[in-house]
Amino acid sequence: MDKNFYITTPIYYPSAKPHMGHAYSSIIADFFARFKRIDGYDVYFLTGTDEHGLKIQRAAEKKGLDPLEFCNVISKTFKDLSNTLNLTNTDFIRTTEERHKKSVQHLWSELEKNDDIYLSKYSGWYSVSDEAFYNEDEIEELDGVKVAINSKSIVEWIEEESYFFRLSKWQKPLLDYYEKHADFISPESRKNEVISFVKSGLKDLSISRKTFSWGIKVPNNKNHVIYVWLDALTNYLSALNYPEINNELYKKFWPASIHLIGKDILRFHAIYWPAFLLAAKIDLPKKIYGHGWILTGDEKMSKSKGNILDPIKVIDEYGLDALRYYLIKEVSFGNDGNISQEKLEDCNNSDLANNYGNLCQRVTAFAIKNCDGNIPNKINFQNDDLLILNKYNDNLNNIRKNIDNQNLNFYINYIVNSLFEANKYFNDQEPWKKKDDQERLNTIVYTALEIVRKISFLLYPIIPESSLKALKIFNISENEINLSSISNNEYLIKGNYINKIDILFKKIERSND
RNA sequence: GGCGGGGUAGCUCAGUUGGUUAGAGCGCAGGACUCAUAAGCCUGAGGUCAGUGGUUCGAUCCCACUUCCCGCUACCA
Repeated sequence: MDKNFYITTPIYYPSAKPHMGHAYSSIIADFFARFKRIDGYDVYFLTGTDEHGLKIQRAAEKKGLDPLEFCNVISKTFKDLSNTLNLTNTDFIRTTEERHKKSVQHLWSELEKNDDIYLSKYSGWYSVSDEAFYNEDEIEELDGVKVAINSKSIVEWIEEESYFFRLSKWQKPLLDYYEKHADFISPESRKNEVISFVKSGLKDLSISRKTFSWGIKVPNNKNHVIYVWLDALTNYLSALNYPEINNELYKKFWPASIHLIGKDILRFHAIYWPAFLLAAKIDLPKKIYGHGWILTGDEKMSKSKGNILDPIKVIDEYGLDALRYYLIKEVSFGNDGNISQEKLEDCNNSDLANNYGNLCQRVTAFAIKNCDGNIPNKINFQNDDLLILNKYNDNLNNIRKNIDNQNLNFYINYIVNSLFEANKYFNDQEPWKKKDDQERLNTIVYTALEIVRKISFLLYPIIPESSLKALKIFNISENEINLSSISNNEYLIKGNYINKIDILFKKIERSND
């Protein structure tokens, strides 16, 4: 069984500062990366920035900067964001890097070699900000300016020589591929959209531009730069040193396990990208997952409410783990989700502070007071104890299966239920009434500590920082966390010292506005 | 216009291959406890499962129509 896992986020377009959508994609990807890592997989987790194109070139000119200088600055804000989000990405790729340029040009040559590229002429309405051409029927006039109907962005008439990719030729192979690989596009509803789009007919795709220079040059024709999407998508390969397909990274991690993307860029990933790869005779990624958007609902955008969409500000105010937890718990994965201050506060207080944080606190405080500050030595499990402990064992494969199907909500609900059960167990067993029966008291404490440990392992991919803080109780460090050990009921070493820990989650005073 | 998804407790959402009292979390009310971050536990209130009609012994779940929301896509201009 292949124990390698390659997950990617989209590479972000640094023409504006990071927003919640970027944070969401990255956090979800990091969740999967961490989960797979503690389950014994060798994980390659890629994120980065997409830095070419006319939009960037113009933004740089506006600031009087060289495009690369401009990108250096903004790319860094995204790199900083990945630190702020505590991402465990193994690599951060920039499309302005030499390794990427080589990959893209090689991929181009392959497409050309296989007769999938031809030179022709294109004329049409082009939107710089959308990086897309529009048909006459896709634009309208607004205040005397021509704009794209969908995006309302300004379009300009462009007529130029352009290279084309024979996308039309791949319509049938793509449809066959979708049919043979039922999991290729997820969730199901997105897959249906893609299929119906492809069925409606594919036109050849213009894949070069002459009107600006900020991009990767077409091999053997310096007048053209390569279309940004062909450029950008290739990052998934260039990070693995493509075209050196015999190198360690490429052999190990291609094809990618999953490209995690937002639903807005599904077409590029589920149609163009596979077509390019088919044409270049490269294996296709195993799955494209188009997740939903994070919305604020239709609340008025007061100053404070507006901030809820700025991940940095949210993290400043509530902490990273509160945000990570919220996005994974409260958003039905695959659908759009809402975020609001009230719900974030609610979620932090009830799930994290009251339920998980307090459980850690009550169990350790009790253990320290009543078991000499050590993990109890002399224990004797009874049915009640084994019943709750074994539940983790029984569900391990179920958990894995659900994660492989991106069923995040199953995972978190499983944890939340476990927390309820854990608190109930401690309540029902009433160890504070067992002070005349030290062995029973010890057993209850040991069981409760084991549960805290197991749950903290499970929470690690979601709220890594807090999970690690909790695991300090047992002096367990990050590299010791492994999923399969949640089936071990006596993982904790008896007699070891128990560390008192600080409050894990402060409760947030309810803001009333 | 076509295709697809959806309208389930105050809020966010599960669910039902049609079958006696429709679920969870949060919020709300009451209770017992005290190890703990006034946390946790127990109990309860709260829903004509968008509307109308149909199929069926029986529909929240199937069908038709109506209405509202969302996504993809087209046409007209």
